[in-house]
Amino acid sequence: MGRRRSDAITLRDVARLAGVSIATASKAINNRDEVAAATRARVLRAAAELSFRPNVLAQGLVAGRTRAIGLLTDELDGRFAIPILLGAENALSHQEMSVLLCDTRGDAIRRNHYIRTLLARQVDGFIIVGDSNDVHLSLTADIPVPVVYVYCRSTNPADLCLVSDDEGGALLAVEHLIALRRKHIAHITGPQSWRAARDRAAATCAVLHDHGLMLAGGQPLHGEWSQHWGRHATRLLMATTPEVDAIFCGNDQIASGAAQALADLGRRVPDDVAIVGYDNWEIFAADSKPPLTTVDLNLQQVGETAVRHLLAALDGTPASGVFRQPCRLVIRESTA
Amino acid sequence: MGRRRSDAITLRDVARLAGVSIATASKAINNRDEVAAATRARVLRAAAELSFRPNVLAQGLVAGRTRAIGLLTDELDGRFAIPILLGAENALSHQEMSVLLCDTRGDAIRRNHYIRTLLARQVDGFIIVGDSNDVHLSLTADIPVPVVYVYCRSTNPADLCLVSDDEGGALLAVEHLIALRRKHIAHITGPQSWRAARDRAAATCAVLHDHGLMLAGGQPLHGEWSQHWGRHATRLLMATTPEVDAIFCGNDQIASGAAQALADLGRRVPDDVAIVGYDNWEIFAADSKPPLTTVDLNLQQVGETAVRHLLAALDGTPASGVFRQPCRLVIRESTA
DNA sequence: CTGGAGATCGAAAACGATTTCGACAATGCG
DNA sequence: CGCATTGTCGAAATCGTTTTCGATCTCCAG
Repeated sequence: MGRRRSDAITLRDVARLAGVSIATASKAINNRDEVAAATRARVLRAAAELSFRPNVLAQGLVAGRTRAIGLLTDELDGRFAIPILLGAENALSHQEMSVLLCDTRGDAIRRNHYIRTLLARQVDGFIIVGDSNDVHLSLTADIPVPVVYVYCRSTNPADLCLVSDDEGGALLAVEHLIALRRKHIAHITGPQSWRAARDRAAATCAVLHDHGLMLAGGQPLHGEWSQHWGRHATRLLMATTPEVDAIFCGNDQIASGAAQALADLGRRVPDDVAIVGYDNWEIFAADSKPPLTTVDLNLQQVGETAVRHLLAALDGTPASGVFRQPCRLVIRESTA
Repeated sequence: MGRRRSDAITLRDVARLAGVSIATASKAINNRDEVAAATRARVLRAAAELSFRPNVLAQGLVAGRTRAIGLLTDELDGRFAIPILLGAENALSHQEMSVLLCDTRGDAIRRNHYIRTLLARQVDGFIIVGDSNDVHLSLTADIPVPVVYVYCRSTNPADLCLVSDDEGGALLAVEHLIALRRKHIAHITGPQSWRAARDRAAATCAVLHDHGLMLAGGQPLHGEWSQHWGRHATRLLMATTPEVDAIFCGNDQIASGAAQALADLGRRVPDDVAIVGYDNWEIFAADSKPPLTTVDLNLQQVGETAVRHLLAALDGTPASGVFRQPCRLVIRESTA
């Protein structure tokens, strides 16, 4: 089991083994000058031999050591969290700051556990990544460091939330298809229980209406976020509404499935039917056949923005409210 | 910038604001008994008001607080690291222990930075995830806590490394195909520069040879780890060696591409050509058309094993050497 | 009213570190 | 040789926190 109190190796032990005072040992280990090279070597050797590990102590505050932020994510497969992590790290590359990612599995108990753990380990702020779906109960009151919510809304309007501009993304996709003179645009997307799916579907209908068009098939096709649903829905769609000449899909997996189904049906992409995906999950979208035009969420920028807000809050100028991260259309062969 | 020394809020301030002694404040905040409910509430309110954050101190060692391990990964997209993380967390779910994931981008400087950061934050051990490709320079000497290497070998044979049993995985796949009476088995895989690709290719040839068979096409087809390469290689293969009745692919993306190309060529899967993938990347393999039989790396078990070794080392019984994690064949429709 | 028993709290010691400052020796320089 | 400078080191002060232990208060049975 855990080391008992007596096992803990303290600076005193190191100093004794090296034959120096505690003060000198401290200086040697912390790379301060005022200590001869030979002495330093002796101390370091003793520390290594004893597997000495400093007991943190004031380090965090007194000596202004390396700082860190915690990134808590509900999302299991890392598809969204990882790019956000990369963006956050990029934004911190000039600072001497680290990002620690923890997986909460959408479990409040686990999340609180990690928050305690990370606070005890002196993180200077949190980025909390939701599933873009339901609202997060505000944790800010319980956390003595700045918090930024990403891909979720907080129950407290004074919190800072960064969300994706779903309406804007749908607008980009649909207007792109309209610019290609497509008249019969369908929408296949994820479960209606997802807010993102609902918002994009509503925006899609609204944009079409603004251009005097109707959604092909009459209404959005809600299903799973999977290739399988993409294939299935596309077959249904083409059977009932064969005049469809474009499909806007709720994510790249659905889009990939749609492309496969169209190939099976002998429809050419993009000549007969154009396809637009969503998320720009590179490994999927760029490697599909044909490569997919898709809406990029700018996740790295989201990570960078979150960090910038966190740093601003640490400097005493916190922001609040809901910020929408604009999306970006990546054009590939599926509409080219 | 960072809070200056004078800004730091100490327990003394909290105690003063709450009108109690430092000792009582400490007890209240640490949920010890010996303190009346009303007093505790007053202290907590004061602490919240001042955004008090304890200065760690002895906490980590003295009071046996929550412990943590660091998981450092080179791998960008989280496909391997995340399941390992989940497995590690599962193994720790009974302990009060946390897993902190950091992204090193295969960069030694960044890795060292994170090691320092995490050591200063009192992690009790490290899991270092490589890219399964080249050897890792041993870090164990510089780290005063146990280290387990996963998916890489260390330069120091005394280190503990957990690697995937690539030969065993290839054996599972090929023998499965042979049991289905396939006689013309081809192998499409990733770049020859990847050790995993080379090892599996060699094992594939060896197993075929043991059964008196030859690799269809004469030699393994090395290319990228992409659907695109899977499609391209399959077209080449079927053009030059039309008698192929099974393809063992180096990962699920290649396998998915192969399935697409076979569909385009009018070959039925699995009736005409069976396909086996590798990695069991669920979102890809299970959602492909048809769903892919594939080799599962048991990544969660790897994570659990790594944690168990770490806990054993913390208890004073470290292991060393190279352990091979056996793989598992997941049978789906592409060979059913 | 008396005398415990138990709850509550604070003074002071302990703890594991860092930092200040004075002691001391070696060195340089005239 | 005398004297100042410089480099090294340790005793002691300091820091923020936890823990021990004795003092005080409340409550209630006798």
